[in-house]
Amino acid sequence: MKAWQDDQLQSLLIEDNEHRIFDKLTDIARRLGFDYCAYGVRPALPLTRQRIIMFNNYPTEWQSQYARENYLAVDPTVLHALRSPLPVVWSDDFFSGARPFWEEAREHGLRYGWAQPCRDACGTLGMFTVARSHDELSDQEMQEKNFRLSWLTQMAHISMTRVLVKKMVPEANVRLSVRETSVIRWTAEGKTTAEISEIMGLSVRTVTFHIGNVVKKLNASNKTAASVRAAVLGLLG
Amino acid sequence: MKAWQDDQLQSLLIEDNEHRIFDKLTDIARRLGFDYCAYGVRPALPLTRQRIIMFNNYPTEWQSQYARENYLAVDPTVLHALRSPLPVVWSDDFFSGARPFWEEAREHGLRYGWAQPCRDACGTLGMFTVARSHDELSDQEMQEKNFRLSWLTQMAHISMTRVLVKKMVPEANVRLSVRETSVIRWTAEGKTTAEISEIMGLSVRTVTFHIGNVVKKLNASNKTAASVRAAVLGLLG
DNA sequence: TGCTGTAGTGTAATACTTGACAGCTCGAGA
DNA sequence: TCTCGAGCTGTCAAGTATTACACTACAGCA
Repeated sequence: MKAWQDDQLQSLLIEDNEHRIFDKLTDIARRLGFDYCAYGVRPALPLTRQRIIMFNNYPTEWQSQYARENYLAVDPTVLHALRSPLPVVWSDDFFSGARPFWEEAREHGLRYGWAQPCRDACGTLGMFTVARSHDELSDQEMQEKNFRLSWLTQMAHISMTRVLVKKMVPEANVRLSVRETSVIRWTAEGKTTAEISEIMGLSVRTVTFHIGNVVKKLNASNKTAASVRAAVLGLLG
Repeated sequence: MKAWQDDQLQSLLIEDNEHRIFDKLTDIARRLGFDYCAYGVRPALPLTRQRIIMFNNYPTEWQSQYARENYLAVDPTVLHALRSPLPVVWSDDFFSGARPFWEEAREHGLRYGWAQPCRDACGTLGMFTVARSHDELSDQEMQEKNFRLSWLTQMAHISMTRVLVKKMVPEANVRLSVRETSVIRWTAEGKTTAEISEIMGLSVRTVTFHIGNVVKKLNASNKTAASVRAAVLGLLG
């Protein structure tokens, strides 16, 4: 385990460029016997028009087709990631709900694969995939490699989000003061400013003042949006 | 891997009582060489006065002391779970910030241990721990068992939350209609009813009608609380 | 056929939020 | 000592939300 914690993976954590992180991931995946690898991430914000950012070294044709057909909405591994934290091994069974998609993926050489989702405290969802064209994934191979792949998934997610979330979700960099945190937590519970002023022993004006500061910091248009952002980013803990 | 997926763990998923699930977990942990095991869970709601529910077979004295001293707020594994998805092996290094806590745990026989957090789509945070009094955890043993433990963590979380969340977070059982979902998603983005009526091509009255229904379903006192609950429970996806 | 759930609409009174104007206290650091 | 930031307070006007009442329509189902 030490070998996996220290040697190859620690260097991911100090890398400051998402593409170089992904290059390292493909390297590690290749050493584990997988020609292809992919990492996708969906930040908690914005809520509407959620973006998914993908990195992969799949055949270019498949990448185009995936984008053209909007397969993000079809891909069973993506749908799985939205619901469950469990890793999955690609199989006919697993893709039974999306036959044509699965057939096309196999035609492009994506035949044997493994994927695992990962969620963090800031509400960001990630998924790491490894795949190859030849040599079926045996139970024994999975038994041997599953932990390394799980660990790799988590390290990939931590390193990638460290770099990407900073760029893509400015609200995630916000730090709330103690006062701001408790005022917005009560607001998120549905208390009015009058009720919060009672609870916290402040004037109504002071409560609205702190709420206003949180609204500004989170770049929200009102306290409802501010509460939701604070909640999904884990700022209420 | 099949052996781990199918034989012992699948039965966790059909169990409907949290204590029997935990009994099975202790069994599996014992077979993996750990006398002690623990599972803790923190639902997404309520936001204020968050409850952590613990199951463990630690020595009774340690359980009392843990509760008496409010060690939940001190325990580095708990603090770790709030921030990171990575598994941890207990070590002097890891507990360096809570020396007295670590000393006392060791005195009660909790000397060698492993823990991993788990987050799901409904915002629930769980942590699974295995531990024992004798025989240090070698790198090699971890290499061998880490994946089974990770898998066990996730299965424990899925089975436990399936049973517990139903009981403890009634809001998690709510299903929103398509209209309700989009109206509350726009509300969570900070749009006013007038703006949403523009966006969706409805009358202002209809928007407030749908928002009102969501507020009722989620047992919220206003639309701010309803938006936050819908967001953390993953109802906006 | 009547029941139920979802979706859509209107009015009016009351409660709550937001934004702009001003100003106080206290502790940390230059 | 002075400045700065965090925290705290007040008022007023305009904008929004909440809740009560009452009403139509359509689709699925017993």
